[in-house]
Amino acid sequence: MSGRRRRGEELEQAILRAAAEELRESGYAGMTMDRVAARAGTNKNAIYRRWPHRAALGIAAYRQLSDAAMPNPDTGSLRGDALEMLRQINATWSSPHGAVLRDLLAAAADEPELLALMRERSGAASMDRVWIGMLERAAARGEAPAAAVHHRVATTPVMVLRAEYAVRGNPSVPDEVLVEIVDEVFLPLVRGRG
Amino acid sequence: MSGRRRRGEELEQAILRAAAEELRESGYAGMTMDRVAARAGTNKNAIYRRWPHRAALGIAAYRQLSDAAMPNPDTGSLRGDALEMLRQINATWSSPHGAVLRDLLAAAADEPELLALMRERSGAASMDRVWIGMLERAAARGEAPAAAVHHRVATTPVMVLRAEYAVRGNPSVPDEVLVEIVDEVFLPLVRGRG
DNA sequence: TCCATAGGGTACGACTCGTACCCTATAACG
DNA sequence: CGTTATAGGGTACGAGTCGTACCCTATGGA
Repeated sequence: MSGRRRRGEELEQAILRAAAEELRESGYAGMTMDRVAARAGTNKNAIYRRWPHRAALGIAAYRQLSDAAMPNPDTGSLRGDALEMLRQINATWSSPHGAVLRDLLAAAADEPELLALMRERSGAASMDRVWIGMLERAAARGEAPAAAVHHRVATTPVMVLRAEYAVRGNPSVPDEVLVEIVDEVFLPLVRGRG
Repeated sequence: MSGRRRRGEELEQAILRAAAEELRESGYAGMTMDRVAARAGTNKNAIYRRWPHRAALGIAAYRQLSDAAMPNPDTGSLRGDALEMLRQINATWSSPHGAVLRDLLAAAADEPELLALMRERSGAASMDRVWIGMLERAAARGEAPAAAVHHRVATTPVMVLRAEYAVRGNPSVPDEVLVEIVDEVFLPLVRGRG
């Protein structure tokens, strides 16, 4: 039985699926090459022929987990949009996925190549576009000055939230903090650019 | 020769010094328990009797490296103070010390106890006070609204800078980015709280 | 039909962490 | 001034991990 021997794409997918399951169940630290190989019903040869390190496999496998579509709230107010956006991000980052994501980021931190991969996989680029879109709509409504449509303004709330994760080891940021980021930082910042 | 056997405080200091040297030379990843023991002229017993994990030792040893006094610029303008502050922080974080610090933060990320230790060791608390002080002086000069003297305003620039490190794996953030953080984020934020 | 290629099985070297054991210098204490 | 509990030192070990090497074989294309 199963005298069949998988090759190429089929085997690659099996490995990625196995790695993703390990990531989900045991996190990145628990994603052992041996365990991935065993789970995929193959051996480490087949893995190392495709990915040079564990980190590369981890990042490639992460794609399987993070298929969630990028949120793009449109509540009618800038405050509502920003808050909803942060809530969605917080939910993602504080979920088990988030722990995996942060571990991977840490693992990729010293390899620019991997870091670029991570940024692509985690949708950092489209995140920016969403925030810019929010700002543009707010500006069109006359709710924000045109000068507030700016890359740094767009990225600041997420950066502050991200740093908040680093400060608390605690993966879940309470909602009050999100509100504070919006009311005490993001909105004043938008206003201040008038 | 050296028939003496060190004990207690003396031995502890020797271990910490050895660990700090390993941190400086090889980073946290290279700080092996065996190497620390060998360098301190002792063995792992003496280490594990004092610190439960490698991470705990690493954090304890980091104190030896980071004796730099917290900067506290007073240039006469809020912009000058903030920029100088970010430059100093950038210099610290992009130095080898910074790499060690970030590795330790990553290692401590899942242990709230260690994270608290890290925060203490890295002077996060006094950092806040310095920024608040800058804002108070600016408010006294009439350069900033009183409402800008606020914890979130004080922490935002450093948080944005910190996140910038995570985004680029690159340890050195160019000066333009620092200027941008001040001019496009910090000062508008201060203004916006009028 | 034949053969280069890619999988599979398996073992291995190298390196870590953290623990266990046994012996001994040291300092406190009777 | 002995005696003894404590802490150091030496050493070895189990367990886990990564990444590599070797050898055999199924597979699909020439």
